[in-house]
Amino acid sequence: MVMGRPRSFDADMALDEAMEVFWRHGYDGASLAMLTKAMGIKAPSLYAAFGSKEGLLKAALDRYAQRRSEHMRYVLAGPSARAVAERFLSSIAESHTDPANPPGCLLVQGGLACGAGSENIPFELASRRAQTETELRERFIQAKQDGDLTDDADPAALARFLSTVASGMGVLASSGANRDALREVARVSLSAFPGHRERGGAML
Amino acid sequence: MVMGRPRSFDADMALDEAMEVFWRHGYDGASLAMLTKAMGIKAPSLYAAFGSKEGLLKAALDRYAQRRSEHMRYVLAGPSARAVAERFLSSIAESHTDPANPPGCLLVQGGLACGAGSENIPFELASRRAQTETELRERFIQAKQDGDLTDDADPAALARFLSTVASGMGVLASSGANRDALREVARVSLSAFPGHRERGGAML
DNA sequence: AGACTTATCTACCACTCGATACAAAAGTTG
DNA sequence: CAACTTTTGTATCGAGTGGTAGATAAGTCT
Repeated sequence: MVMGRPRSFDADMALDEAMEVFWRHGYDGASLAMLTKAMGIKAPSLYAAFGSKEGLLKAALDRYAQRRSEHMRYVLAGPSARAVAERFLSSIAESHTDPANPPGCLLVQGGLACGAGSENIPFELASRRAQTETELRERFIQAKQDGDLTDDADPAALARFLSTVASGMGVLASSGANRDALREVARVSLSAFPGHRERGGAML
Repeated sequence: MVMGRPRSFDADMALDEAMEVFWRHGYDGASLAMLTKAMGIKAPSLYAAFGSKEGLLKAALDRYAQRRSEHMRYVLAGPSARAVAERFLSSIAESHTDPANPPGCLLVQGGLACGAGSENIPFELASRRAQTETELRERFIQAKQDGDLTDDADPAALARFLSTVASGMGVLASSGANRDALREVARVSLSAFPGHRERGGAML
């Protein structure tokens, strides 16, 4: 079998550049001109490798998920439900303000609402966000079986709460909020989580 | 002084239609064709009335803020800081899943990231989101002076937390989450707020 | 009525969008 | 080297983008 002309660019490196463009400008806001320039390739190479603009986004999302999976493994390996929540929000505060990336979260910045012809992009992103929530929920269900969470705790509600706060932190970070602001949100959020030490003082 | 031909459309009604388009498709995703069709006017009328696509968005945002201001007045009139927080998150859960509007929040859906030529849109939206946070913060500062919040409470942190949860709920709603899901997030979030009745059971 | 002012409509502008046809180039294999 | 396969660059496609020029219509004021 003959091999043909070899690809002259590294697909993963190109995906990293594409990811950044989608992250910073959203799906609709990321033009082919921006993408090809950032990736250092011409349009036909892009289409040969990824099929379409949407295919490129999906490939970038896969790579994004892959990058995050190790962090998420660490998060879920926390010794208790509360530790998992702490690790989760803390890692979100760091990653969403990592100067190596655009601020916020690709799964939020990428496009909550899109124009004609891109209607399925928001679904794609939502489904990937839901995956994190599912991982947290299953971890909390496990925690409940382990007796680590009380019987009246609601794993699904807690997971959804954390996932929602994470999305909110993405919005906050994209507005230019600094790392300390996100850490503070994480701290306050954690006091909604079972197992925290109640702060002193009578209130209300 | 002569008056000239009167406008044949109601600017506020047209703005409501434009608002919905921006809400559902975002700034970049909302094309002039969509907007003029929804508003029932032709492009020159739109430009005569609002100056540009960006001017139209700003007018729609003004109207959005105006609509919300009455709700916000009710929220801020809560008898205690905690009541304010309850009213705030509760009203967010309802409004973000109001079937009369697109799901989520215009200030989030409108565009966290935009393409070339729309770079200031995200700033515009962020500044309007920040306004709500400021209103909450000032209300909580007042609550602290009234002795309604303890000395160790941090009004800025609480306001930012609530604002962040609200943004997260916007993302959640835009993913298709129903009203009960948002109410649940509101309920969990409130347990992070000073003055709640701690749930029973030892944890961790 | 007639002058004046403003809005509306049709048609169109230059430009960008995502995507592709085609030929030249760069490899591998026999 | 020659046959073959795939990638690359140039040049371009039709459709859609935000925005506008110019003529006409619809009012108000004298």
